[in-house]
Amino acid sequence: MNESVFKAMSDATRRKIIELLKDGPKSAGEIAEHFSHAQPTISRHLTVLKHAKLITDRREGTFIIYQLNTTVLQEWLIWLFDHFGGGEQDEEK
Amino acid sequence: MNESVFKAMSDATRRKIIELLKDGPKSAGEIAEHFSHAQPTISRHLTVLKHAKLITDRREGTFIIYQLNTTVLQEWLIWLFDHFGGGEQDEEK
DNA sequence: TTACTTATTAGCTATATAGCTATATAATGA
DNA sequence: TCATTATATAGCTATATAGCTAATAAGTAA
Repeated sequence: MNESVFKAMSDATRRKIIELLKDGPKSAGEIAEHFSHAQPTISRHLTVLKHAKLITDRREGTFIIYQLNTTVLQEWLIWLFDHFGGGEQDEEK
Repeated sequence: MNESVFKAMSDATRRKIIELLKDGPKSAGEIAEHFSHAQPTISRHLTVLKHAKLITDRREGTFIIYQLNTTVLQEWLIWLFDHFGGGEQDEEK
């Protein structure tokens, strides 16, 4: 599994961006409105998510629209379950 | 969800420690043997995992035995699925 | 071209993290 | 008590990260 996905998902602001994009694509400005951070700060978070391939972007006029890459997100979840899920082991209390 | 769990799981060395402990409790030394890092480096990773409550420790003589806290790990996985799983949305290609 | 809007990039600061070596602590056993 | 073993902590360096403001880029429209 790509380390960059773990690093991207380890930040609360970026996780909230992912949750916002679950409701559909949004422009960088729309995303930034949900936070109290400066807009360039959110832009850099978007870059981190993009490098992890968790989101894609496309330009629409002056807007840049970000969209969730559900495939990468779900492959990450599956990887996590494969490696860390269902690991009950004998309780030898 | 506790931010410290995300931070703890975002490091490849710590994830490998978690995987090792899925096979059962191990001493700090046994764990360190699986890595090429210095022993204090692994000790610090164990501290990070302990603070996230992903592992517990108990002393047995001169050894300190670490054990996976499967509850915290599984609650994390469930939280992830609740927030990020099953998020298919209309493809408007 | 100029002005306006949207967003990114540059450059900075402060803090966190991962690695190391050296030292300290804690238990055991002579 | 002293030595040994197992492990943690202290103190350091180098790098990464998150935040900011200021500047740049790219599209639209007059």
